[in-house]
Amino acid sequence: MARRYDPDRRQRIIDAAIRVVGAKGLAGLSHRSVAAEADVPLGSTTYHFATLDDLMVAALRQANEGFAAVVRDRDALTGPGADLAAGLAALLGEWLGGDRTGVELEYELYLAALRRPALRPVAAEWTDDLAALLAARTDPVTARALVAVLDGVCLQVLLTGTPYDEAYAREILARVAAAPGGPRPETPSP
Amino acid sequence: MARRYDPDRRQRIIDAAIRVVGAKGLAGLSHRSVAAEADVPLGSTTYHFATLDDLMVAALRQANEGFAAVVRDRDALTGPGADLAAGLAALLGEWLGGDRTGVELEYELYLAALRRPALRPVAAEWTDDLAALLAARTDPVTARALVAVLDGVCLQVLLTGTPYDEAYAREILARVAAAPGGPRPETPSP
DNA sequence: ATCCCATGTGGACGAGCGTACATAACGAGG
DNA sequence: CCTCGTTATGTACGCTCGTCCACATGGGAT
Repeated sequence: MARRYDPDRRQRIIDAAIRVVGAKGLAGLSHRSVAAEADVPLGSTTYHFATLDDLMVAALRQANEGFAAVVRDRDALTGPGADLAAGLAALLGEWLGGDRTGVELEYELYLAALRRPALRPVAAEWTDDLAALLAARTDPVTARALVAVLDGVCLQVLLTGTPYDEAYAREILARVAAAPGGPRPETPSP
Repeated sequence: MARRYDPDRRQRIIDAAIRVVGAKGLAGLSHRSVAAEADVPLGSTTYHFATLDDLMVAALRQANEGFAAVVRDRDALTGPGADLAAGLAALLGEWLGGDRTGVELEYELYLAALRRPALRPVAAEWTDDLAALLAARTDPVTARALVAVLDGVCLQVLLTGTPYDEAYAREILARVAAAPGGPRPETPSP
């Protein structure tokens, strides 16, 4: 019952929205710009997404999917005996290394949650999912802390234009990963 | 030669811009909205600030001043023998505790640097200044790391709507403040 | 075969925007 | 006192925006 004239019209609009944000920034996102990018009439975007917030929610959720998949596929992180701090620092380096359009895009949508309550649940999903992934390698508190540090380091690189220093990131992550009384001996195995 | 009709016209416009961003968000900032808030004609805002970026730079710089002053005045942080992690966590709690309009305002301007290169030097000033302040209590690397963690923790609270957990923040900050080989014994006392 | 309604379309409306520009007000230097 | 250039003002233009609505279309239910 879902498929009518254009079964993936909705999806095409989301993809177009992501491209628009990547190219022109969140400020350049409008029903019209998305409609033009997706090559659909204006009314089509307003039909599928009554408000721009709805569209942003869908776009942010899809963008999150992408990064989560990348993290999941890195068995350097999930594999046993892996150096978590080094793995995360390397991942961040890869992410920030090449074309930053994707990074800026995801962060712009993510940061938009500051003023748009509709995006906050999605932003929370993002941090929770990543923390859950990392919690498999440490305790939940440390996992959440690592996510916060990743955010902080990434933000400083993106906002100030400072080049990414992987050794520095690894150092901080290592400090956080180590519990105050020394390295945590056991992972909650069963 | 600087003072003509209205000596602090420029300042009034900046103040109005900050109020506008606080009330309506960065998206609501326009030459007209600022002119209305400052009770000056439209042409006056375009005269003093040719572009909105110019106005944002001035507003962000002024907003930064405010927080830097707060940090400077906390001798709980700068005083000798103070618990840096606890002090920072408490400061963050105060900042996030009451009316968040000011916090959201500063962060919104700060985060806008992601897509507006004109703001990046000002954002860099902000992190550098805070890091320099903290560097007086530890080494420069740790200071920068603490700033990153503050950013990360603050961001998660603001973006996800999670209530601020001071004990949690203190715990992470303490881990970062402690050098990996154990607590740093000496403060660089001249 | 027929009807119904979710889906899709296109245009029009009013509001708000940045910008530009001609003009006025005023302090300083002659 | 008079002139000159900086500072300040008001208005108008062209544009994009979100929203709304009347209408077309065709697949699923009957």
